Amino acid sequence: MTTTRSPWAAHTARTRRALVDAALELFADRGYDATTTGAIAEAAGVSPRTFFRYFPTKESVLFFGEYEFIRSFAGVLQCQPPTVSDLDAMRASFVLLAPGAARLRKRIERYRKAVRSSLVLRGREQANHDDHAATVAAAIAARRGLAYPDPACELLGTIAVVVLQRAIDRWLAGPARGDLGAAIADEFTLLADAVGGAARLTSDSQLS
Amino acid sequence: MTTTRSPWAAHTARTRRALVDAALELFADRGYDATTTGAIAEAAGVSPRTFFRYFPTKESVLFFGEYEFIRSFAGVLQCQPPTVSDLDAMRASFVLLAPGAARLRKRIERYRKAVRSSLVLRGREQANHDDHAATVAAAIAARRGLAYPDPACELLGTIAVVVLQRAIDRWLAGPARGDLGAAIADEFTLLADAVGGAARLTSDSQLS
DNA sequence: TGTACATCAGTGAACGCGCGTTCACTGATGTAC
DNA sequence: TGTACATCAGTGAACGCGCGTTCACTGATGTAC
Repeated sequence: MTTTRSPWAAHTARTRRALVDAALELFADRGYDATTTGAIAEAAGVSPRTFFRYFPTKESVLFFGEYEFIRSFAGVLQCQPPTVSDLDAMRASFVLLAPGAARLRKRIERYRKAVRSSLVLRGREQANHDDHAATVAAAIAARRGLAYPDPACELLGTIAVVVLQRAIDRWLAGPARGDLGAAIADEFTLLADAVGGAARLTSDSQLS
Repeated sequence: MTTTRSPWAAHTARTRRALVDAALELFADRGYDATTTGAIAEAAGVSPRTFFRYFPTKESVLFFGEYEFIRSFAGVLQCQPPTVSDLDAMRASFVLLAPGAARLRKRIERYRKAVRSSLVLRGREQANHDDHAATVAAAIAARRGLAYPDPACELLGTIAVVVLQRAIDRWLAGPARGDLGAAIADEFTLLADAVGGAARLTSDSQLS
């Protein structure tokens, strides 16, 4: 996966990985706030000082290497046939990527447990979700042939992120061998029924 | 509004208000992290020590007295006629409460500016939004005659909160005399069109 | 093959900073009689 | 009306704690020749 460039890089990568793993485990176990950077360093087998050689802040150690999923999603979304509705295109794209993400289940579980344990992390994740929503909105705008995302695209982006999060949470709450793709598909169906089913009849009744 | 019970209570209330006002202004102005509790105390005309007599943490000063809006909403939602769809009932309820909230525009603006300035505050607000979504979900469940909210109710609750936030943000971004109720109604229409319009045709195409 | 030098990961010690706590106190505003 | 006492807001000083920074160093792993 990672090609070792210089002789030093291998050692550096190993140390960084040790710190990330130790942090993830401790955060999920004791909670973020109750875990000191010194404890992470100790668990990774380095001195307290070394932690800050690798990460500028305590928080940044957790968000190392997230983001690929949503970027992949934006790419896959472009490949969906234009005849399919935006909502179904999103569902199909997420479902397509689900197996890859599902292999990281243990990691994702710890990550979300860590995030839940601290307000700072929830805030950071919220900021990330805003980025993700913007990425999805841009992808939908491209699908529709728009230069910039309009409010409708932005709303769809935001909703996609919310629905995905719900699906992941329900998947994690289920059995260890549960199907992430099915959970995502279910959640999109729920959305279409809850909003689409009821709204169609009376959509314009309020604006006279 | 607040009936003065004991002679001490009046003074206490005045000091607390001074702290809250000072905090809100400083947070919105310089940002949360760049504002020390000492600076808040100074701006409120008390000693640094006194701040912690009133608020257990720096963060808690900002979230003093929020929540009424969503609780009122849950109440109003119950009064909507059962013939109206859930989505329209939510829209009508929000629109009904909008004028009251609109009068607090300046305050809401500073509050949101403060929240945006800090990860801790975003995290706290996120936690609050989860509570709000649960409140709305419970109200919808009651409307539907369910003892407990099912996943569909929960999803609607989450989406209601997201849509409301978007409406508020767009309202704040608009002119000073803009109509909050109209912004909310618009956002709900956008939702119905974006999700309802497209999804209806192909809702079951993915689950074979 | 062997020596001289460069690079880079890791370390130690000390410090600044702001939140939040603890302990002991002052002084003003109220009540009892 | 006047004195003795109780209550409560506010204060001062000192401290613990953990994040993150700064400065100067060690020692291992590599390269030049």
